[in-house]
Amino acid sequence: MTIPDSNRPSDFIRDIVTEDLKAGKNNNRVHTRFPPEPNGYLHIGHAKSICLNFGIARDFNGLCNLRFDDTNPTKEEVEYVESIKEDVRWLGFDWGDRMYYASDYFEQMYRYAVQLIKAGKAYVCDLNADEIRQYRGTLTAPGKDSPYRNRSIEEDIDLFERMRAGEFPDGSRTLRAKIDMTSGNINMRDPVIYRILHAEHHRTGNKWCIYPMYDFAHCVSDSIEGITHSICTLEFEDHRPLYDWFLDELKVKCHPQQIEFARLNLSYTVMSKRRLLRLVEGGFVNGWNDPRMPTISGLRRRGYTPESIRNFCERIGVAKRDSVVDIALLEYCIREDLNKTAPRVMAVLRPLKVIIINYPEDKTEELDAVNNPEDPAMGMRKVAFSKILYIERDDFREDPPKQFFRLAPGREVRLRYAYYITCVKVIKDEKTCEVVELHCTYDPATRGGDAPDKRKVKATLHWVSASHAIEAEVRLYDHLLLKEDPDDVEEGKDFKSNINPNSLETLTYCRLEPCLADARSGSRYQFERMGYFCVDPDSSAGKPVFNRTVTLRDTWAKIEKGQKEGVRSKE
RNA sequence: UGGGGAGUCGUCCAACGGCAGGACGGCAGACUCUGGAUCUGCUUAUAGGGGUUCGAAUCCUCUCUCCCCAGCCA
Repeated sequence: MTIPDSNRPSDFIRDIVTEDLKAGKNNNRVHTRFPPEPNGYLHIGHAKSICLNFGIARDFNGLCNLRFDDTNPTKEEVEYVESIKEDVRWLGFDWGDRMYYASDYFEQMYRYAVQLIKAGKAYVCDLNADEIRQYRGTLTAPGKDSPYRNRSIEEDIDLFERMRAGEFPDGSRTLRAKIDMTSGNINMRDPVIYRILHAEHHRTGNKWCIYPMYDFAHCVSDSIEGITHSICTLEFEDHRPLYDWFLDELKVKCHPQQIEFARLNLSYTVMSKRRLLRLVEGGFVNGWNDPRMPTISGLRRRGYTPESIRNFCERIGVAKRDSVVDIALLEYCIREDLNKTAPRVMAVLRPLKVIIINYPEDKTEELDAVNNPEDPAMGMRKVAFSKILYIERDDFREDPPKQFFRLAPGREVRLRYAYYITCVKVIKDEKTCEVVELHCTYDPATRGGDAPDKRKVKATLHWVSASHAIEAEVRLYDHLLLKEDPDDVEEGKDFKSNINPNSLETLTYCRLEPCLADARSGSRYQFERMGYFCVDPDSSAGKPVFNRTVTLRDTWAKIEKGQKEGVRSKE
């Protein structure tokens, strides 16, 4: 047995596991499982569960299984199985040779069901769905017994066999547990164990036309796999008595302990599969792996690293209280990772032409640039400088507001790794009055970016040489939802009315350092002063496409926002 | 109005009868060839009332608020 290091995360579940180990429970084994239903793509909420289950196994020298909870053939598909496997692996977890399916156990489950019938603990019920609902009672009123509750065991066995044999149509009969129709816990009011579903299953094909319900299948699967701690989310808390009832009545050797924790919620985000599906089907995003989606595949395409997601899951902790984690924490985690690992590069997203009027017409210089100031081992590169450059449109203001340190008429700034330049003339479009070009002078003595006379400039700008730069498309993403709480809507509306119409902005004529020409799909960079970006699979030869993963922390943007709000409040 | 849970800084998580702490955010400053990074400081919390105790976020009690459950979904 291994007790986790003090620097490992601790939480109430790990505390329970530690206590169990101290007490010598489960022969000192720790065995968890991650049990997704293959009916959708994994999202960051699943990542929390994955990190918890695999993390506990790792910390306590135990094992964690991957198990597909595939008991509803009408909703499940192999496509999802594949994506789930890929996502778990990408997150950095390994289930070894322990990939299972609940459907692997259908035969055993059937035998267990027969065992329950023989013990007088289950019966075949002929009530239809509607009638079952009526008999169930309500939250405050008890239910009443099904008229089929007291059939003979022989008749129940016969009927159940015939259910399996396909003699009855969908919905005509169910197998039910015989518990207590007056229980305050509705899950204990003779819950359905098996339903008839003449549907093809993605693994068992047409072998079965009856399928077990979650409550039965899950505890049995856990028990068969020798799970010690069955970790699930809060909404299953009142299923626990049923989980225990089945395993007690079945008298199985392995009776795992179900422990519930609060699912992850993120501000400015919806998380349920149902809602994510609506975003996809409603065309609000371009598929499950749209970089705006909180799916693992979306985050991956957005440029998130597995490390950053694991780190996030560790930082948010595990508890039983409903909570909403600030998405700023996720963003902090990816910045923290990429700051240390992403090579720096200069990219001008919204180009403004600059002509260095005192620079020779045909000259090109190769200047030294640092690849990553956080990691000298990443080395240096050369960047080309010449007479015509592009700078960021936002880095120039004809009429600079207070605290704007960047370029303005008559002002001197530094071009990173290059020269100090001073803006001497602003060229505008005659009709639109839009600034189209800047004429600047450079100080040859400042080559490399340092002034021999030690004079300071307040800003350093990124830039590219017009004749050397390559063109690229860059996609800027913002929160998909406008409000921290997507459910904060007017009466009668839903979260879709909070969808941010500007969550994607596509920039087509961005100018990048030429070294980015054949950047590999998925590779990540910091565009200096702009943020972290990663190469999208939509890229093609000569036409790279970048996704903005996250901006850099932007003090100026904050000041500017404050200034604008200040003006607004005075109006 | 049945049953099951949960209430600690703005947010998330700790503190397990003994000084309410960390992280993110926010604010201020230092430094800086990224308004980045880094560093420093500040900010703010035990839902409420009663009780037990030398001592309560923690134990007891009453109240309040929030979440989940009436699928032949998981």
